[in-house]
This record gives sequence, structure tokens and C-alpha cells, in this order.
Amino acid sequence: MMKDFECTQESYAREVLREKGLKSTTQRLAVVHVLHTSRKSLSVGEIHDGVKEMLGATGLATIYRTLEMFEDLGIVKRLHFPDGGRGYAFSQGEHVHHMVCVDCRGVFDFPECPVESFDYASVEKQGFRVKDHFVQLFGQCGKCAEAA
Amino acid sequence: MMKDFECTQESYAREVLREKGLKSTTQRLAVVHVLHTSRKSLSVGEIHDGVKEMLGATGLATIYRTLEMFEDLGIVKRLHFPDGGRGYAFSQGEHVHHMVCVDCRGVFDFPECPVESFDYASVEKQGFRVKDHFVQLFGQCGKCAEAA
DNA sequence: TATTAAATGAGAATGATTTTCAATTAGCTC
DNA sequence: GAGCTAATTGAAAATCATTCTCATTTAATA
Repeated sequence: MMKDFECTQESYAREVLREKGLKSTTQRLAVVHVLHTSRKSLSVGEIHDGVKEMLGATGLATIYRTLEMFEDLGIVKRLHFPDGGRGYAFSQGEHVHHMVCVDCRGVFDFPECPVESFDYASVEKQGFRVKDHFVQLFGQCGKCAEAA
Repeated sequence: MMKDFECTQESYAREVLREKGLKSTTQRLAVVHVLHTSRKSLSVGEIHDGVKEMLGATGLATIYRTLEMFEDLGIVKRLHFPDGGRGYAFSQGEHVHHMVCVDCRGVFDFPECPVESFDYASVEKQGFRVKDHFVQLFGQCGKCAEAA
């Protein structure tokens, strides 16, 4: 049992896992904590490192398994960088719409969803049924812009 | 020399390659043709298969190299599927905004860019400088919806 | 047609991700 | 709290995609 890292997201994760009859293992809660602590989107390796820092040696496969499961459960979101790199961030709602700094890979929220206000009519005219959308803005965050 | 597959996109590709002092090889033109022929976004493997069908044995590395170069040249766009899969489609403008059918992986254009009309002010208030954006809508195309 | 830099092919190397399976653990029940 | 059981983990092997290397070939130009 691990009580050291309780946070809203942790108890949320616990609840979701319980509902599905899945176990709230130390490793899974550590992944939640690492993701929650960071304001950045993290690569699988970074998450692995963070978890190892908390728990000591931890299998990489477990990290992959946890992340995949968390994505299915809607706890985390998987991001795709232009170079194909995989990143994960705590899910902040139903859709992915993040600003991602191409320098520090930091992830920033943006208040409204540009697609939300978009007129789907023209799209649906073509018979296409939109089920989900994925929006990422790329650029430089304030800090990185200054530093440059 | 290969004259069998001439199309607008082929001559465009030739031109871009020429401008950069790059060669319009049989393989590169075949990649253009395969992509142009298909209304779908294609995986690297599918493109490789298409090219092999046209030319016979062709190195996979060449396909990767060509696709990477074409992306740099703005000739093709790289798409990212929710499962992390890589896809390529002929570039239809400056930005990527496609509808992608999750069943057949077909790619459909959508007329306006939802992000274009988006008010960046709130984002830039946070000091973030938007340089590019990536929008993908996921759903079912008309055919797949019928078939289901 | 000769020249030459650019490009290709084949396979080796790399790196990321997934699988396997024996050992461990969380979440029950008593 | 101890015992039970299915779920989970760790470690290593296996797989898969992607990149690299370098000898050979080719496109573009003269």
C-alpha cells in the first residue's frame, strides 16, 4: 500500500480501476503520480525513469502495459509528435487539444476547443460521421521563446 | 525514364525535386504514383507493396528515405493514427486537416480548417507562439457506415 | 557517351514495443 | 491478520519498425 502520493488524480484512477475490477498496484499509482507531477507530456522512458525514482527497479513492460490500459480507461492521452515520438499526458477531458512546445515538449492547455465551434455540416454532407478529433498546436512556450 | 504514370502530382514532384537538385528516380516517381492513385492514406508497407507491384523488387529503405524527403519537401503529409501507426497521404495544402475513417483508413478532405477561424488570442495570452497545427477528425466514412 | 554526385539495394544494426512465463501481489474471505 | 486466487509484475526473449552502411547503380549534365 502506498499513501504517500495521494492526489485527486490518484483517487480518480483508483476508482476507475476498482470499477473495472483491476488492481491499484503500486506501479500503476506511481505512473499516475509521475504524470500528475509533471507539467510536460512525458515519453515512455521518462515515465519509466520517474517510476524507478519512486519505487526502484521497475520493469519497462509494466510501464507500457499501464499506459495502454490507462489510455483505454481514459485516464491518460497519448500524443503524437511530428517526428513520430509517443508522449503521454494526463487526460484533461474528452478530447485532446493541447499546445505542445517543440523545444521543451511542455504541454499547455488551451481553453476552448477550436473544433467544437466548427461547423461539421460540410463534413457530414460527405457522409462522414465524426466520432472524435485530435488537435495539437505546435509552437514555442513563453519560457523557450525567451531562452532562444 | 518512366513516362507511363504522368499526372499533375508527378510533374509537381519532378519540379520540386529539380529545384532542390534532387533526382527524379523511378522509385520516387512510383511512390508519387502509388500515393496519388489511392484515395486512402497508406502505411509504409502498403506504399512499398504498391511500388513493388510497379517496379518489382524495391528496397524498403528507399521507401522510407523517399517518404521522409517528400515530407520535408511538403509533397506528402505524415499522419498519426490513434494506435500510433504511421500513415502518409498526398499533401493537400499547408496544414494537415483530414478526416480519417477508422475502418478503411480512407482520408477525406475537409473544406475549411477549424483552427484557422480559431481565436489564438487566449492561447497567445499565455505566451505561447503557435507555429503549426495538426488536426485530424476520426470517424466513419459513408461507405463504411453503410457496410456496418 | 563519359563523368560524377546522388540514389539504391541488401542486409546488418538499432531501438522501441510486445510477448512469455514463472514469481509476486492486491483484494477478497474468513 | 492469514490464506486464497486471479491479476499483475519482472526479466529476458521475441518481434517489429526504422535506420544505417557501403558497394553498386543511375540520373543529370556536359
